[in-house]
Amino acid sequence: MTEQPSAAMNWSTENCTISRTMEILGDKWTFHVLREVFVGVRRFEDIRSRAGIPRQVLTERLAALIERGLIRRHPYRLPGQRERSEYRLTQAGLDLYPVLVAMIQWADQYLPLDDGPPLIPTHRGDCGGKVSVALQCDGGHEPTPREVSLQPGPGAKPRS
Amino acid sequence: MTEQPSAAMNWSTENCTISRTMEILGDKWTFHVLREVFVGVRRFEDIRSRAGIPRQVLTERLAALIERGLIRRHPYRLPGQRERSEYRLTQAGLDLYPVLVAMIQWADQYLPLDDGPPLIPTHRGDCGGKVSVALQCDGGHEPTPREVSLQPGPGAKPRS
DNA sequence: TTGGCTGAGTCTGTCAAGCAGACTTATCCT
DNA sequence: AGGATAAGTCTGCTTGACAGACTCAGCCAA
Repeated sequence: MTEQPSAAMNWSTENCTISRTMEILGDKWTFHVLREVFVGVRRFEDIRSRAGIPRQVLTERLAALIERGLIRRHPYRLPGQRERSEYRLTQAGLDLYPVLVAMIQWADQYLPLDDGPPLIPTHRGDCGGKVSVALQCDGGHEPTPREVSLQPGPGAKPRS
Repeated sequence: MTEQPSAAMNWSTENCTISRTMEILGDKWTFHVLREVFVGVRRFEDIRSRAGIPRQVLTERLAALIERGLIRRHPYRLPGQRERSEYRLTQAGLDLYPVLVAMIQWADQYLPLDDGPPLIPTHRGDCGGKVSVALQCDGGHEPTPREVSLQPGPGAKPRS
């Protein structure tokens, strides 16, 4: 079967949504840091020792995440110690939950462990149900991946 | 407000779902490559020139994605040329659509462009509706991010 | 049959980033 | 005064990214 070249070839990638997201999330460590904050580990030393990140890299990543508005510094003080900082999700950071849950869901299907999943997204409180993500469309359907295509929108630029 | 240390500190990260996913997706270029394949750009030169990836890096990433089972090689032949390879998503690759859509959705909210989104996930065929992802739980709710927590599952290992 | 074109790579040298481990700083407690 | 600790900074080594040149195989036109 011979394929014709994709229509996407006519569109520029310079302002691509994925590129701009990868500027923030596209490296080995950033998502590890976010995972720690998502599970409630908020202090520099705790994040570093659990995630196994080199200190320098953690310093740099935390600064970048703060600058991008995904986390913020929050002072805390343990009894009998001086004030220190911990790191918490902002609303923008919290709104990455669907990305995180989608990744966990994918990995639980395609990279399963013998013992079952180590991490389960759960609805807090009385419900306690397992949380997942699903594709849905304006028309009220739940399309499968094969039924979805990526179309150029108003911000798409023609290719030079 | 003083916080007690998170319960997550008791659990190991050695087999963490996010870590294992980041082994595959956690770098600057892999998701760019996947984006190209998702939008229908499947040939080495096309991917390279659109995504701006160094050739060597693209070679290495394609090989890794094939080995991980996210894409596969598919021979093609243009009229009057010899046979070459193009790269297509496997089912595992296609099932990353929720992750991709979740990222696009997040970026459209928090990194918007003046002109509007450049890339719109769309339900193919008659419907043509815009596709999004939503959190949902076993109990039939649609929890907000703040209502979700990550709990240790059966595969979680206590920390050494 | 020779020479040129093209897609899909490989090779080479340079430079930035990641990394481990030691060192620093500020504040608290005893 | 001395010791403990969280959160870094500093140093030198190694790995990976990168640009640009080169290779290779099959096809075409002359």
